[in-house]
Amino acid sequence: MVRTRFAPSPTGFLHIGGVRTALFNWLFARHHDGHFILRIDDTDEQRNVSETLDPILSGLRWLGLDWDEGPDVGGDYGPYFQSQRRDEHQAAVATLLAGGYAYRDYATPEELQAERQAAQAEGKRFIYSRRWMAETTEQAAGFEAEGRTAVVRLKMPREGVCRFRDLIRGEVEFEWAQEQDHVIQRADGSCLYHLASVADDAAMEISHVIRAEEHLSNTPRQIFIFEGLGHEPPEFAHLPFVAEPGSRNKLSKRKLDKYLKNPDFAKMHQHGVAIADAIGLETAAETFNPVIVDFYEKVGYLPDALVNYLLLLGWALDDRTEFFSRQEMIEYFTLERVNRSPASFDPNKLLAFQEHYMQEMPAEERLLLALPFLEAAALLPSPYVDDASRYVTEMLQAAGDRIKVAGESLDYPELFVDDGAFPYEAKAFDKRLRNAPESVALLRGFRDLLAATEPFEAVTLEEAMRRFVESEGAKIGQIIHALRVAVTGKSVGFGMFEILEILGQERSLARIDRALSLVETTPS
RNA sequence: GGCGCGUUCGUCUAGGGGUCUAGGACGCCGGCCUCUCACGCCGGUAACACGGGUUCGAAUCCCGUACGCGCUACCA
Repeated sequence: MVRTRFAPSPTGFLHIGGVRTALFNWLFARHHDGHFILRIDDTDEQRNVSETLDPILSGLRWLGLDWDEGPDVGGDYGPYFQSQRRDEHQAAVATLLAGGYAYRDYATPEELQAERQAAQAEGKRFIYSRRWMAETTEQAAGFEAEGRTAVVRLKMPREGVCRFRDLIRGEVEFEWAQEQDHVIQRADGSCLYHLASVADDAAMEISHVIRAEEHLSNTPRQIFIFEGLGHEPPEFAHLPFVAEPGSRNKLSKRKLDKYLKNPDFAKMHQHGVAIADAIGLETAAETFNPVIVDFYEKVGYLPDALVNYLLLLGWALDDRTEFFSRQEMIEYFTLERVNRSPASFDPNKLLAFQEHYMQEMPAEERLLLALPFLEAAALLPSPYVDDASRYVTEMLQAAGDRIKVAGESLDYPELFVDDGAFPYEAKAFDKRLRNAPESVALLRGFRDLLAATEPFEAVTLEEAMRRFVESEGAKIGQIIHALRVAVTGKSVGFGMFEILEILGQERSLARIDRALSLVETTPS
């Protein structure tokens, strides 16, 4: 049975590169009807684990990457928190020691440092002399009598090569002699990452280790540990990095400042900040950052868009297929088609997927996405609105494809506030009204026509205007822009007649009157 | 420094000796549509890192160079 795992450290956020790794693990497991396991690598005495774990769990859930074993759901191979597996790690160390795959080392840091420097001075690569290695209890007792304490090191082979087949990279070969005698247990008895990770992978019967490329060079020592534990190593697949926008550097959450110099990234961040500000969310780089998954949820991106985008970051089915349902990606995903070179994160392309999935979304679901934003921004309810859902539904319909991210529902506050409360764009007001007497005159005439138009619906309204314009011998452009500014305060927006219908007769007239009187009272 | 991995349009990629005058997508540019803005549609721009081989023939195989990244911790 295929068993894959995603093993994040509880850091308080889910990194976009981590999501891609999780996604590929999830897809591979689902494709093979196997299990996707979530293991929390909370080494050391980490505090507030639940606090730092929560964003990771909720992020994965939001994306729909469900796990078969792990926190909350349990499983037969638990516990799924590394911190609760210390005894197993200790047992693994004992096994390695007993099998001659590891030894106790009594060197002091200073002695080690001296050896290192000596090697360096000679221009040679440092390889520990094993001078303070203790393989028998007698030797150990002798060192301890000198007051020394031990760490446990791997007793790595010093000749031959470690060959393995990486499912993505093919045959890979490392000389054993290049490997250090890595420490696997500290002097205080705690275990290090490689030991814990391998011991857990072995105990959990992980069949395929799919992880980022940074671990490729670590694989020989891990294979060595697997062997020492008497466990067949799993298959390995090393994914290329998710790189910074426009570079080959690994994407990191700590470099937001740098990424903000990338115009596309900056635009995406800025856009998110505007939405967050409108609903009073914090926008500190630590928590609000396009490198962290929460960002997308908070701003109103669709999980399907993010997942589809991430799928194609390092994987492709063929030369043209771009959109995949979950079912399709599960069906078609194979490691053989994963790329070997880093893929840089492109905010624009993500947005393109977002647009696509947003367009596909049924109206009822769009409503459900928009409502929380409008509520959070206190745009709902307004005194004029007795049926908020219906009103927002009409608004969304009029918006069409203009709202690409759910948070952009907040871009049209003028439709939600009192008729006297929205501002006029100064430039637009001057151009279309204050300095356009012909337009104002037309608007006056049309206002009275509007007052008499029944029913007050987009189609009828458009007809009315066309007739009006014709009878006046004018062109539609001479009045419609003035009308838009008068009614919304803006020079751009939805179709004019849809806006009028949404607002209704009374409010439309009130707004026109407000604009007209403003022209009169404050002439240019 | 040593070892490993990588290098096709600005970006994501297709390509696994001839069908490649290198295909698709995003972006960008131009046009159409149009009450504005979006959407949509049409068209255009743009790449095999470099140098040697192998071969009748190389983006595809081999070697070297350059560049990038990773590992080389009592970090993960």
